Amino acid sequence: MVDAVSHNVDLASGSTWSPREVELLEVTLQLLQENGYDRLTVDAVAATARASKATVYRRWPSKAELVLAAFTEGIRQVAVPPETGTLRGDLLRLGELVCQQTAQHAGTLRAVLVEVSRNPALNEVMQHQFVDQRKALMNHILGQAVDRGEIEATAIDDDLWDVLPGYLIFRSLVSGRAVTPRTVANLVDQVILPGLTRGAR
Amino acid sequence: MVDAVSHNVDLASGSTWSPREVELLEVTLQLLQENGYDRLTVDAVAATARASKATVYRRWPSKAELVLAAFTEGIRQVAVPPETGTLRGDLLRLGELVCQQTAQHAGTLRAVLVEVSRNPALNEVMQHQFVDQRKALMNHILGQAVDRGEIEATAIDDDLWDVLPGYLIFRSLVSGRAVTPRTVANLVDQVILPGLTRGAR
Amino acid sequence: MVDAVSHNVDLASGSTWSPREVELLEVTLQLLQENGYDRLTVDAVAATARASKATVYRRWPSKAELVLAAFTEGIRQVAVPPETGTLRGDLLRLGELVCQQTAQHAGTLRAVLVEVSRNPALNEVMQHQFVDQRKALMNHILGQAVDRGEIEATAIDDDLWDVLPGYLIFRSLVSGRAVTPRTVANLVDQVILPGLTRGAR
Amino acid sequence: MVDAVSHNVDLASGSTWSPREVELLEVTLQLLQENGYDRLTVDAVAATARASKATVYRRWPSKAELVLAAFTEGIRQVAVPPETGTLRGDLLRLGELVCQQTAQHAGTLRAVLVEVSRNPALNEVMQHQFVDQRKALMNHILGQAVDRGEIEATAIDDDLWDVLPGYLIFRSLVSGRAVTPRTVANLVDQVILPGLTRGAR
DNA sequence: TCATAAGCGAGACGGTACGTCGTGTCTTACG
DNA sequence: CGTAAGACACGACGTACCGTCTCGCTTATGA
Repeated sequence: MVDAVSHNVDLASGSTWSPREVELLEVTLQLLQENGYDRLTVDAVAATARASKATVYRRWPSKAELVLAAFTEGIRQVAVPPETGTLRGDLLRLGELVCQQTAQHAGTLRAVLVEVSRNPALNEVMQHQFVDQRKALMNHILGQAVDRGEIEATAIDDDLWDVLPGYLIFRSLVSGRAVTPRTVANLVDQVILPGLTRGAR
Repeated sequence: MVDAVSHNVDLASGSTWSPREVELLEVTLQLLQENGYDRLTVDAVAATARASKATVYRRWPSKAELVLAAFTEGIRQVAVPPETGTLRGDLLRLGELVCQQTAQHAGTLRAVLVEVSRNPALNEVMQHQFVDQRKALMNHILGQAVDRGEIEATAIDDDLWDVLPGYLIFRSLVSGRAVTPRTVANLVDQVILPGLTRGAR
Repeated sequence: MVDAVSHNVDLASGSTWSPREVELLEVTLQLLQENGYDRLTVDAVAATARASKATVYRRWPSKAELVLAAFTEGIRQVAVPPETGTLRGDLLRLGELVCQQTAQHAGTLRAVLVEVSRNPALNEVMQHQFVDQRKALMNHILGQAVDRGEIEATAIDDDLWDVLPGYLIFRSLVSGRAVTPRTVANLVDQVILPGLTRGAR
Repeated sequence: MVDAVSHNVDLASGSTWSPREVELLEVTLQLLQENGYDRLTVDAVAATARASKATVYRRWPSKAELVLAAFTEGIRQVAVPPETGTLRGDLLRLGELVCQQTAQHAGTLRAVLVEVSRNPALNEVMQHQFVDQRKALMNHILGQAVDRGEIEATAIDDDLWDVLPGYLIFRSLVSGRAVTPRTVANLVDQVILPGLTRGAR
């Protein structure tokens, strides 16, 4: 059973960038969203930040890693648990959050994916930044639902916890079909909640 | 005079590649899977195929379109409906099929994903090759389940029909977590089937 | 005894640069004389010649070799034997020629010297372009003087043939003392000619 | 308070280097001879001397001046007159000395030559260290020869006094042809002495 | 039978981004 | 205060790739 209370989400920390580094990452993210991955040039990043290319390459050994760092930094929004009071409300809120983040960074994410599959270190970071954080969040939500008696603790599957965000990411990233709030609502009501409450049938 | 013989017309997809073109696409696909999109070079394709770059660019106006063509050529496959006799069996079979295909083309898929967001034509092809085909398959499976009385026709959602393949693809492609047969079974039993039969509760 | 007649000086040939290469070398030489060796950039050469850097580096593997090539190309003035009719006149003319060439390219020569001492291949070229040509010229001059009976054939030393140009080059290149026509005249009259005619004493 | 002891005043040249500075110059000279001018890096000098780059740049405002200082420090040497008793003996001894010195510092000399043309101060030092010293020596030798009646005083030319060392330096530094004792002997016997005694003909 | 063309290999080319490295300036922390 | 350590801006170097182009060589038809 998941301990929903003592779990320390601690999403805000995890990386320690110096002010200069944060500045570089912000510039990178900015240019990334304006131009896309391969029209972004490291020279442009350096020039915009009034930095030297050496300064950039001292921290991140390649353009791909720079972009990944900028991306994970940009994505790390303070993932405060929704706390709407109901499981359904929490899930809807979570779904909207995922959609918003994914839509915003879809191009970047796709670009980064290629590198991630090649570089185990990047994969590591990616997993930590993306997966683990979201899992903690989900556990928190489900744990509260268990506490409130909305679902049974046995309904929580350690393998399939990410169907909600995963499918939404698939929709934005792989399938070209846009996700609407209606889509999220249907997903929660027709798929996720039935799956979680199937034991109550 | 048109030579009706020397053109290998593939009626299933409508594409018409000459033997030389197929050869180039095969080389491209090979190198694509080995190196990924951006470590694949057109020079390497030409050199490996003992062709001139002009020969490549005469057919496909850019590296992206070359890769797209190679990819769509590579993943073209007939989707035979499972026909196991039960909805659960069909879904399990479908899930395994998706996993197998995705695993096989994971590198290529990731590589192509980058281009999908940039190239509307590629997106079009992607939808046709991957999505529509699968949707027809899914509709067939669900239609039979309705006929057998396993689920109600209203349970079929035109928007969320791809949760099963979509989540599995997410797992292989985006998340780094491998998919096991157990995962597929759990997904079908704990998420998909409860969603489809929720009205029968 | 040196054969002054059958010796084929052939100074105009010896290198076969394509028109494009000649163009690049001319631009290089131009910028070289304007800016000096290390304020010359390969980027500037390429840009000025409306060429790609790759085009430059395809022919010459480094900036140093490019500059050397440009230099030797620039220096290869049609070294037509003076033919003034007297040994003294020929030597004076030769001295003036050496002074003029050396003064014009002093900076470049010094820059190239550093590379030459490191790269045996460059040294080879340098020897051929500079030394061998001048030696042929000198042999031609001395051979005619022998034919005219001005000096004896035994006065020609195969090791010390380059005292005249060598000392003049030293003056321009190493010592900072400028060479005047008076210097050349004195050198010929007080050093070179006495050395060549010492046997007639 | 001025520390009059810790300054190692070299009265012969007027330079005043502290022990730490001498250490830096020695390292510089060492690396200069090993690598040549432009493969020598200030970073390497600092690192080898376990010093900071700031420490280097505090004393010498540029790499060129550092190298100049190291060079002049390295070649400073007392020029003892040969005193063999005959002009020919003195000249041979002088020639051998020049060859030995030049060979020893060939790399450094070539490296420094590049800077000489750019830096008037360096040129100044070069003249003083190399030329003037040698000129005094030559004057001494020739003066003694005049005293002994070997040559006439009018044979001494104020412009061409350095043909002997100049040509030898040319041979070592510019031309790639090595200088042998035989070369020196021939030079003295066939060129220098005939030039000096030409009036006696 | 020969010529005119069309496809092809080979690969040079302009352009442009990458990642590296060196200079000379500067800051920080130590002794 | 001088120093070691090293980050920093600037900018050149040399490499690699894309997409275009020209050059000959082969082949395949049309007079």
